[in-house]
Amino acid sequence: MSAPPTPVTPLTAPDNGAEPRQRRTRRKEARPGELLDAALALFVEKGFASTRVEEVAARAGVSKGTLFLYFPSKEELFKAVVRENIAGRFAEWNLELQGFSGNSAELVRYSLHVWWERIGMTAASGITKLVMSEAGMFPEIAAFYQQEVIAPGHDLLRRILQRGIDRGEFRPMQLDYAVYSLIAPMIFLLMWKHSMAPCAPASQQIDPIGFIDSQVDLLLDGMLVPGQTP
Amino acid sequence: MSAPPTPVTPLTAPDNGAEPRQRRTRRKEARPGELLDAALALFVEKGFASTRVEEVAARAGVSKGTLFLYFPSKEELFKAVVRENIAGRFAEWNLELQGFSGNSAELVRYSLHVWWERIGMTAASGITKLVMSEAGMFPEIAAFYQQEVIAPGHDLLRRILQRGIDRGEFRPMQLDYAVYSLIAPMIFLLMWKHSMAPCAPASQQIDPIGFIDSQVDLLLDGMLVPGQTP
Amino acid sequence: MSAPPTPVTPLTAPDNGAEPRQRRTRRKEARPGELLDAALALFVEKGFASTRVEEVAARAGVSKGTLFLYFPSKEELFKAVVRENIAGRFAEWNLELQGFSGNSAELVRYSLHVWWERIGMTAASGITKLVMSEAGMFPEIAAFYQQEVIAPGHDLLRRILQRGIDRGEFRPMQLDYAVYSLIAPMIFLLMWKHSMAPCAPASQQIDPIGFIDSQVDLLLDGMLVPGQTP
Amino acid sequence: MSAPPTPVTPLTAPDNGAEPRQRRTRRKEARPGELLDAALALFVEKGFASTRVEEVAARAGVSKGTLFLYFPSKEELFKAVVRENIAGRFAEWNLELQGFSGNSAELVRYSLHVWWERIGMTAASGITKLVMSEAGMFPEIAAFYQQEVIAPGHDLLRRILQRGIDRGEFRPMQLDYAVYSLIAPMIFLLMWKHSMAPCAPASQQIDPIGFIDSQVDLLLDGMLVPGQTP
DNA sequence: TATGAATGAGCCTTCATTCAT
DNA sequence: CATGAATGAAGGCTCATTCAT
Repeated sequence: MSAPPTPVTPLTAPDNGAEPRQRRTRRKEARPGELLDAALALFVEKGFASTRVEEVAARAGVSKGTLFLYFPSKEELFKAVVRENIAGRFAEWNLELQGFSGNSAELVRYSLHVWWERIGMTAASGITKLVMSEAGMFPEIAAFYQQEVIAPGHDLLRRILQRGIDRGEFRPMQLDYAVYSLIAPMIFLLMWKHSMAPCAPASQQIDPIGFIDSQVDLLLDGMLVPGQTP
Repeated sequence: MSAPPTPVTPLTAPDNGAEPRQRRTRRKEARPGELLDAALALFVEKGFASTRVEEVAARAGVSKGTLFLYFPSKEELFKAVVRENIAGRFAEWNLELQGFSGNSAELVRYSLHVWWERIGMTAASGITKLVMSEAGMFPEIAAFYQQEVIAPGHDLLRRILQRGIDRGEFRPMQLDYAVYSLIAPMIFLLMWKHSMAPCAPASQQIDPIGFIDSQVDLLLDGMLVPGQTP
Repeated sequence: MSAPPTPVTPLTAPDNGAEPRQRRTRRKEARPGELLDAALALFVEKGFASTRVEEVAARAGVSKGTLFLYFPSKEELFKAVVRENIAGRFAEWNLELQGFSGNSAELVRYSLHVWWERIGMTAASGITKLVMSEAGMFPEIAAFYQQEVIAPGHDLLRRILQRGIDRGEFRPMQLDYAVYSLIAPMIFLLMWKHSMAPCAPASQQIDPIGFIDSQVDLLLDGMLVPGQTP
Repeated sequence: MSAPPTPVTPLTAPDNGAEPRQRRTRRKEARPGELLDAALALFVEKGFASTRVEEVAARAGVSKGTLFLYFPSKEELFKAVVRENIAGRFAEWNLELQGFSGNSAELVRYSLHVWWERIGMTAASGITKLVMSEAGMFPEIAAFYQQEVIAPGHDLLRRILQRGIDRGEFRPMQLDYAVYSLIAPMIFLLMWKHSMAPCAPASQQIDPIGFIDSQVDLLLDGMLVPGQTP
């Protein structure tokens, strides 16, 4: 089960008591990252248009002008946020999952768990919400995301399902649709987390792991009583 | 349940004394609806903040000032758009589905098909995308939507699944999660349609009915080869 | 001597007690002109860059936003100011001067007097100062001005001198240079008026008509004592 | 008369204890001059307001901060540019022209030629264009320039014309106006060079020496056919 | 002395909202 | 009712100026 790697993007800068020495120099290198983190959080929360650059700067602890030292415009800041968060992690995951020795049902479940831990739970999840919400205003960004994130993710899942079929564990199936059946709940969780969850009463909160497991169970075994014909 | 009337509209009795001005009269009554349609389309496409009221007015064929005759502010326009599009259709659907005579597997499939035909493929689908995208800026609206749309929909689906269990067709299951397994692909389709789809290459378009059927098949029957133990 | 035409551009809007009725409508048509006048005055006085659009608007008696109803940007306002003040008056002057019946010496003097009365004395004189001062920032504007104003003026003066030569009144001369000898004092007067004059002590003010006459006298008669050989 | 020293420059005694750092030392002393040159060029080209201090610094090969080591503000830089370029050369020219042994017609021509060579064709010409363009924003500077440059120049020319009258070479004339008749073409040439010339087609360029000679010829000899009465 | 990161006041421009016609 | 001219608060962005290194 490979040691759970540290969350890749420590989006909330730890601010862990590093003595406030050499203010200028030390910060210099951290600035762009801090600004991108702040921007991601605010863009996700309020959308691109209603986020003021001054807010982003304030949250990153700098003045408005400083932001423009690092990003030539609000729009470029947005693009940088997306670019920065496009994890090229699929290659790594590919390897990790290729080395997986369990059966394919376990692999499917594991994959979704891993996704949740490394993306869904973290601030990185916001980027997808952001891109989907703003796709209308930034079509190139959406296309870029589709190409760099969605497509590779799709391929990764497809390979996993194919493995199950090849090993005689899964029935033959329409792979494309089946892949979307795995993607859909993740997208749903993520949109939910960033939109309805904060507004929903406690009774209607969703436990992500519980839902993922339930979803996997259902997809693997089905709902029907065995022997029933649909 | 039924859509609360747009409050601002002074629904004056038809000015039917003046026959030749019928055109104007008819338009007068249609105005709010035309404005709401225009607003929905634009809000979905560009988001609340970056849609200008002037555009909405122009698309509805009236002047900017006229819009404010019907809606006291842009924010109220937004709320009216959401309210107007909150299909109070669940009561009706409840009846329709209660009268369903087929087996529960068919009922599940039928429900999702109906949803797609009446919501997903229509302009109404935009409303959910809109609410999810703007939830950060309009938490009350999101909560309202959650209460008026999501919860009733959830209940409806839950009742359908319960029917299957009651009739011995479905295994016992964690109903809440299972309901979300039905909702998730619909939300996914809808977000996809309004964000990535316009930017994705033809090869990656999703056929909604195909996907829904595939999803239903998988949920009902499972992926595993019968006899396999996960 | 043709009746002295009214100054062509009444740059200081008369504001002559027209009763303040129909504020909106009446002003609507006057607005662009009032804004252009205000802009001309301020641009001349302070330069393009250090004139704030808000000042222009205030001087024209409207709010900042209103200015942008008529001109899409400060730069377009500038261009409009130049365009508006490019009197296509040379054709008219051509006719007027063609009908001139006196001798060519009188014609030269008359021409410069006319120029002073219709351009030099009026706010229109500012436009040349403006264009020359801002030529570095607006090369296209300068080129445009050169083409539409300087060149036609040059031609007009050249024709006047040619007339003198043709009638045996003037010696043959290098026409181009001679024309510039007539243009130079006008440009000088105009730059002086808009730059040094307001700062110079009374003792160093220049009387334009006196200077023009003196200049014409000198150019026509020469400075040398008759019979002297230089 | 002599240029007031740039006040800010801390003209420290040459650091000649450290030979190997001669380079830096030499530059250090050259700094203010380089900055003033850069500033002159840019102010002339783009005007005071739209020249950025960073550009000036960059053109002088130093950082923005360094500029403020030598000049406390952009405005002081501007004043220093003017002060630095106020040729205190009139005393010297006075002597030179006082010793002139030719006739007064030659002296007039020679004076204008000298002015062109030492001012008109050099970068120093820009200063007058600059002062005239920015007079509206810097009236004290304009007054200062008027006092320190224009007036002495005026006096010098007046003395030259007086010499001609005294020696019986020139007719009596209105000296003030006549002086302006000599100044005007120079100002014209200078404004032309810095504004229209870069934008005018080759066919409309002015040859300065040709124009000066022509102007002098015309002024001296007059335009009229001898014997004609205007 | 020199640097360049940081600041924040200031300006152009947009756009929801008002209101006279 | 409808219009569209007018408003002014707000926000993106610039740039002179400061200051720690």
